[in-house]
Amino acid sequence: MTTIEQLLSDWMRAAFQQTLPEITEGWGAFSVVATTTPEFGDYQCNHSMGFAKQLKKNPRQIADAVVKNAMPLEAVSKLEIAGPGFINITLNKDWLARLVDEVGRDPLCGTPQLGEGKTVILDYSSPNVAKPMHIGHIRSTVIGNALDRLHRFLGYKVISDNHLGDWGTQFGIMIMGYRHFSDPVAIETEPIEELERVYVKSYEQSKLDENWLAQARQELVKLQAGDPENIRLWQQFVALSLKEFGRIYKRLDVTFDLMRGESYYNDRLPGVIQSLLSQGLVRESEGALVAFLEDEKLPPCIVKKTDGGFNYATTDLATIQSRVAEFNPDKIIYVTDERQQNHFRQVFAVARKMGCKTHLEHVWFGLMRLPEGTFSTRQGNVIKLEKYLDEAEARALAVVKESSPEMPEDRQKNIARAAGIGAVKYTDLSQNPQSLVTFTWEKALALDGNSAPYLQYAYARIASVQDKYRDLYPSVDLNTYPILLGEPIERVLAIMILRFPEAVVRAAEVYKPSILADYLYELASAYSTFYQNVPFLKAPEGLRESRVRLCSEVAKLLRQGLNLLGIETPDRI
RNA sequence: GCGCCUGUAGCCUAAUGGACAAGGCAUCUGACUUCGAAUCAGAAGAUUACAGGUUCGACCCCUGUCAGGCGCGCCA
Repeated sequence: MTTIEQLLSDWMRAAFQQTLPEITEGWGAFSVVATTTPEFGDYQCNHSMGFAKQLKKNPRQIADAVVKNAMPLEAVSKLEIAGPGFINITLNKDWLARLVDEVGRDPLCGTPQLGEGKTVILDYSSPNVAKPMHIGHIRSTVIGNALDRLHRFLGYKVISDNHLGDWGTQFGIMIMGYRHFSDPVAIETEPIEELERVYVKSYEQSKLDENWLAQARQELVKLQAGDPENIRLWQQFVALSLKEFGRIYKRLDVTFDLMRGESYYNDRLPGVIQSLLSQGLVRESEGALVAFLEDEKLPPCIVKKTDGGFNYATTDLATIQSRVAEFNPDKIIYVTDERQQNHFRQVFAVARKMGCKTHLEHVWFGLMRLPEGTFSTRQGNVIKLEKYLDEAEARALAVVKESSPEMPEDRQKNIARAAGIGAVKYTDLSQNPQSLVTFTWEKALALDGNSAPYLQYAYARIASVQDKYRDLYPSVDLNTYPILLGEPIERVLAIMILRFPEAVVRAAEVYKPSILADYLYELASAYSTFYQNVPFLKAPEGLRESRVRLCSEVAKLLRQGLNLLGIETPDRI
């Protein structure tokens, strides 16, 4: 199926091309967009003015000719010229109704399978081993997961990979700390907290004590050389961390195809250096091996340290190499915070010089701050992810108990979980990831207005309407009744229903789940107006069935859309 | 100092170069004996940081200024 936007664009483009044969290029950018206000119809085309300038002609005359040249189209009931030369398009009501009917029967809700035959690797979340996940990890996890789901829905083959920070210099200090400070009881009861405590203590020790630091380096060298005892410890750290992370991912309903940490690529690092050397892409500088990227206006990229060790640029290059060799992806998408922009530009530039043709994309998001400053471990104001989720559920539970006191407690808790976790996710998904974010509990856990519970509430009300209808008319086949769009709000709702594919496609194309979230909010908003202002169960036969069918379609889209954002849709809330 | 990013009502956020800048929170008015009020209908609130420029048309593009965030050779 094609989207309305696509259909109208193709149609208008043909009329323009016939009218203006002297224009031979630039047709790719030609488009038709939704109008800003209903008085201008449903969609508008604004290209007359642009072409008029180019050809030094009168824009209204061009629009006039285009309208005359346009082939009759069933979908369009009215074509008007307004202002300096806007072409306003009003859609045909019966055609809309038929399309709503058709979309309703499509399991994909009219979404084109743009990703058919294409493979995408999505690299997101990527917490560090032996450290607890904190509030800073949620954006990569939640945004990455939404992009994952969106791409799958568009037909891409997606390989999601959690690129854990499980290798690196911190493990020398970690091992020293574990040997000297760890409490066996605490390791059983709160493993990650204990590992963190031990790490911090050892790190502080290394600042004070040269000897300690030297020993830590020794332990690191032994680990990297494959010393069995240190390997065993390291594996223990990784296992404890994975268990803890797994618990959080389960709460967030996030799964990965692969969990390959940095250590996975260890064996490939010398090979990367070899090919960089043989391709003449690096040279020695101040004792290190460096790729200079002056042409790209980027700082130099170190791939081998003075002490002979490798760093994260090396690992990332090896990771690209490995992923390309194994999966031959069309695209690799990384979701991290803004601080890594330069790093990825460097790595991508070097990878391209090495001959990598795969499209590499860094999707970055702004750091979260507190009103009084940044989160920092030193100030001890970092919010642990589990605490954050607990708080979200607790606040939601208070609301559920208030609004549904008669409900059994385990049910209240289930709803609070869906609403609380949904609210947390929606907060990060509903805004442009690239804006600065100031964290407040009030905003992060909002349960009204533009929030996940608002959408879940709309969904639950529809579910309830459907149940009641089935109770009243158990043997009626709704699909034998046509969709009727008599009321203005029904028309609005129909167009909203048909816009779902555009929202999904754009959200994936520009890596902004917020576009889908915005759309869903508008859809739910239109539905709430509909719900509150026209009767459906009490409407006469025919109208009643049409309206219940519209309800079902909205329900389907809300469920599907929220699922793409990783948000649950309980039948009651 | 250099580079990247951000600046939209009291607060939080929308707006592929198009018509009058769109919502939410908070505030104020109304609507539950009615299909679920975590809702709906309405009011009020804006010199889109500032100054220039390009354009028929600028929150959006260009230049400069101010404010904030982040990054700037061996941490990831």
